[in-house]
Amino acid sequence: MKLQQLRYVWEVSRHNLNVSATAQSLYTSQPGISKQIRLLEGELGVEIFARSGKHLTRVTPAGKSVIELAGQVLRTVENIKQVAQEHSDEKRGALTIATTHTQARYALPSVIQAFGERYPGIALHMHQSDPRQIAQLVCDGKADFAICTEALGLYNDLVVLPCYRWNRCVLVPEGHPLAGIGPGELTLEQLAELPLITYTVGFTGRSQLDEAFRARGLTPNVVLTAADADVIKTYVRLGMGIGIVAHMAVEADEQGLVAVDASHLFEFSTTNVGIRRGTFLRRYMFDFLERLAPHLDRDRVEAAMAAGVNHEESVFDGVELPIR
Amino acid sequence: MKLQQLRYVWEVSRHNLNVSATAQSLYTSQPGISKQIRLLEGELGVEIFARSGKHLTRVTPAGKSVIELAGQVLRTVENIKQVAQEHSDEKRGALTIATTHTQARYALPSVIQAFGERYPGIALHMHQSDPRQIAQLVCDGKADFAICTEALGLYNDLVVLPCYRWNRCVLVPEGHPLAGIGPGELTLEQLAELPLITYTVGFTGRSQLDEAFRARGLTPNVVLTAADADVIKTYVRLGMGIGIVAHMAVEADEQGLVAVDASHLFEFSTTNVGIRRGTFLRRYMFDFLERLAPHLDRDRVEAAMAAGVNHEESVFDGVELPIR
DNA sequence: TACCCTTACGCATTCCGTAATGATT
DNA sequence: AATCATTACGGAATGCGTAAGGGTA
Repeated sequence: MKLQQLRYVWEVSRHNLNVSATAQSLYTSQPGISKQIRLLEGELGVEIFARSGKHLTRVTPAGKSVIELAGQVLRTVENIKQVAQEHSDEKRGALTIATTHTQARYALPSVIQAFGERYPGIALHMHQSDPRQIAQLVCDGKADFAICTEALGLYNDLVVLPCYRWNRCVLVPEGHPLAGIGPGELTLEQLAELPLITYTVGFTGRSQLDEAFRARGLTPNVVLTAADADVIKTYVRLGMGIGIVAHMAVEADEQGLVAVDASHLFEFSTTNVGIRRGTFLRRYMFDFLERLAPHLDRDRVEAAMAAGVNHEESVFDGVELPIR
Repeated sequence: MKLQQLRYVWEVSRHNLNVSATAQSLYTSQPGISKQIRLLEGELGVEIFARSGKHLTRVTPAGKSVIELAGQVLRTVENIKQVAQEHSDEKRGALTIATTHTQARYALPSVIQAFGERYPGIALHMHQSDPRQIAQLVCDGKADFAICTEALGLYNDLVVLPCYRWNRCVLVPEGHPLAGIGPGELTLEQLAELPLITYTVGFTGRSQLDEAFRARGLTPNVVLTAADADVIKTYVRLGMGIGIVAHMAVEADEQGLVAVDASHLFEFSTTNVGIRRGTFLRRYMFDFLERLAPHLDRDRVEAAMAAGVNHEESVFDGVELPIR
């Protein structure tokens, strides 16, 4: 048994059993993969993939277990490399963050800037996508941290750590009747009367927003949705409706817009960071997390990583999350 | 990185950093191991072993982590082989049991006989040793099950499942004053007056035996200890003292000996089976466990294996253990 | 001196890529 | 007809064993 054979089996299963595509993605030849897989099957005495003629059609029951364990091996091998680099080259390394527009644009810049100054030798990569793909990237080991508000809890392979809580602002054009409303006077009923522009379903706490209206028996009139606040602001400026965006998405000087706090109308949302279970974290990764949210110190993160599935909440019992 | 390199590193660390001895035990050449380890160190960019001149002196901090993860990889690879064999060759396989004399001689024969008839293609191996070595054999993957009464709880790598409870008999020569004593009339005070022959410290519930005397402020007069009941019986027959042995060690016709129940004098002891965490169990292994103790059915065993360290007790909460 | 790890070197094996073949949709 | 996996084959690289070298206890 060779590590490569396990890698091939794992990758083929992740490429819909298409050996050719797998070969391309690994920059190697297709016969090479084919042969190694057959050798492994021979050694194990079991077919991992069922074939009809010369096509791989499905994974055998034995194959399912083998592939899963192969994945375990490959992840542990990754950890070995990380551990080694941690001890050899404290200064060098990479940090890959998968996150949504909202976090990347408003929450992370200060963290990342400070991190970059402290760790000039660490290459920073950022993938911007929707919450599900973000989670998948981390599950696949293609990113270290998933930072977003939705969907992370659906992935059992991820340890989910709460970062900070936040709520929403209503954005109206200057001169709009709501522009001068007193703090706390805004109501959901008023909002339900107006054309709304807010986040697309599945993004940035949209579920909590819908829930607030539903709980009051109201149906909001959402005329336009976008995945990010910049787009929302643009259409609010065009007068197409009023915006509901995350507090952190409102900057000091929003030309032509007035922000009205709406924290009293909606439940707070929590932005989380997702980390794949069993991943070895380098020192600078712990440091990044602590810069992201001070309560995510090394001890707490290690405790949460060590705990079993869905036991990490207890680590943060009684912890006051920051509000952004 | 190659699996062999990880194997070499792991094995060398387990042979007190002696490459020559490792090479012998793996039936390969010493330069081969030496070279592969250096290649791995080169690839990882870290020394795994610290050297003084040309001797390996200790494991570096990085090496400690690497070796631990290498062990994880090797164990997972073992599991892959087991899984494959389970699917290819239901009928064939091996079962290695590490246990003490008491279990091997009195508790296991019926189980093993029935198992052997049911699974003629499974090769049965038995290692007989003391509890600590037994546990170590299972930790090292050299045996599948550790079956004994002591010491298993000290090994965090083992899942410990309770099998059955048992207590003790006093063995006296025929004609001895105690031979005709009524049931339940025997006292610890009486025993403390007599020369005793029982198990060696560390074997077969010896700790509970000592504890019973200690709790009553008594000091037993143990004149001879042995690791197994057959030896104890021999010396009781010679008149050197009276024996205290496990109930199950008393057979129907013990020539020249009379057994007196002593269950009311001592706490019950529990015999456990220890299994290395994360090990893939084949179907026949589950079957063996269930034959060993009916409450160890597949569901309970899997639940205990899946649970974290020291959480397996809860699986057996409320389960009535058999008494032997 | 005895033991032990490392380097050097030659041989056998393995691995991989190209080209050709055969099957499936 | 296009896509896809397998077989065949030659060259490069790797791994292993023997022999020699040098350091440590």
